[in-house]
Amino acid sequence: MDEDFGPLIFRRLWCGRKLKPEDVEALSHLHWVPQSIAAKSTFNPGTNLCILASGLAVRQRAEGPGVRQMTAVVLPGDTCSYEFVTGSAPTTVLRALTDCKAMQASLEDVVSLVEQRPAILQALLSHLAVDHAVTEELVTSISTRSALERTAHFLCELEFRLRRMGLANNGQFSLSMTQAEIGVYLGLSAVHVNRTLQELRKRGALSTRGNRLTLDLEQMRSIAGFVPDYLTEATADAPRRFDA
Amino acid sequence: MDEDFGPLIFRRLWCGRKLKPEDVEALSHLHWVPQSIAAKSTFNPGTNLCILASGLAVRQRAEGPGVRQMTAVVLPGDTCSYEFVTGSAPTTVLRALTDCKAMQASLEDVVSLVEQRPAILQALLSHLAVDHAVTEELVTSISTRSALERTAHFLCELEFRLRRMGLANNGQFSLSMTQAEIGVYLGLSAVHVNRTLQELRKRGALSTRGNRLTLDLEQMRSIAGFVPDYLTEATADAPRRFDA
DNA sequence: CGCCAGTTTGATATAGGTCAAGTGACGTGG
DNA sequence: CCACGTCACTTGACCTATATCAAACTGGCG
Repeated sequence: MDEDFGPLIFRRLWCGRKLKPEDVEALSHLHWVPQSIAAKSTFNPGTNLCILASGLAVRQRAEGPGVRQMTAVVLPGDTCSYEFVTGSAPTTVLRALTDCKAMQASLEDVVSLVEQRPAILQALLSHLAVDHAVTEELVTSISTRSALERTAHFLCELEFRLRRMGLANNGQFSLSMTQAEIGVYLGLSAVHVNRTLQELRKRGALSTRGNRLTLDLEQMRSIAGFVPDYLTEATADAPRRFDA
Repeated sequence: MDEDFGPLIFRRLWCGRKLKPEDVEALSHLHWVPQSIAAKSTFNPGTNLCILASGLAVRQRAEGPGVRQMTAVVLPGDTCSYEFVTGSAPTTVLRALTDCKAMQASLEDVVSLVEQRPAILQALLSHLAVDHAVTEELVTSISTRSALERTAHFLCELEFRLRRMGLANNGQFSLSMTQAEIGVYLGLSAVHVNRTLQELRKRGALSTRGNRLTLDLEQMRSIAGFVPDYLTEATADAPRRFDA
């Protein structure tokens, strides 16, 4: 499995259509340092480029203990932090929800690679834009959608992002978040998340077995009003694809 | 006033402490194209670097008409869009709430300037990080704070950002947003914004005369639980300042 | 076996939404 | 200069989505 990390973690970068095979090849020759992160622990890649290889992590406020707001869910293939771009110390911290693996490359290595292959920088930067768009979508979700819509939207987004990484099929994927954690992310109480999920099940949009979720994509998307534009990397020359 | 634009609009970049006087000097010699934007109209700087010089704008979802969610308030000195960094077509659009002036510089000009003066790029990128942090703060505000706290927090943030630009003094500044617009931004109904502002006035944390607001900063911050860390550009070598 | 974390259920409370009507300021055209 | 329309703000009455509290249930694990 370890040798698969190379190709796998670049899939997210790759699927933006900005990279040529040679770019991916070059990326995979970087000096990547694997890192294991224990469930529930926090980590901070600093100015390294850090890509999540497996597991599930969230970004949350750095403040003291207690229930903190989560501002993003980090999935395999996602860039954990953009401090390597912005140089600013983040006000948020990463927390692994499950045991995670991440791959890190030092800022210097990335810089020299990027100087040779600017497409890689472009791909990373457009990830940054997508990540920002996801946060903005969360704002609209929390402030305008009902609990049912919000939860459905969350599941649609996860499915979309996981499928892009080959981690979801036919609306099926596994999700290691407790209902309480989902609640923190969506600004709902754990109890209400529970009832909302029940409602989605009752309507046949969702079925669960343990971690394993199956969505009725059609129905779920119509409940959520899900339009995945914001998750894709449109540019002037390569307009957003609406086929997803 | 026009000739002040040069120095003035760079104040935001300048106050991050990343730029030397020569950098600001160099910035001001860029070929800036001024632009006037009529109130209520939308605009899109594309890949130009676009800095708001005066007025008030918001970032909002690009979708059809009707009440759309706002995801950010853009103040003078702020960078309107980071498309020039990310290259991605944004899913959001800028809308002027009042008549605005903005200064634009073309991507090519910026690139060549930045090659000579990397500190400028760093300053721009750390703005990007701050803007993202502001959005994240909005998420936590909407999902965890009460209407009163949220509104107070919003006002504290505005005061902080305006003061940094020399546009607020002693908690006084003017704000050309209707209560309905504030409501859209904060995820509250216009009616509730109204009652919330009344409550703030009743407590003596706020007084208003037309557009002109005066905050009792001490009280307002304590209501809001306002900690401005997220608005400043901390780095490893220049840690966040807590004096604000 | 018993504990613990997670989920489920029921009962109750409340923050904030919605609707409707009224006020006040300001601008425009007659 | 006044009548009118518009837009923002205000107020009151009512309603509902969601929070909160409390307790029971479940399943895995030491």
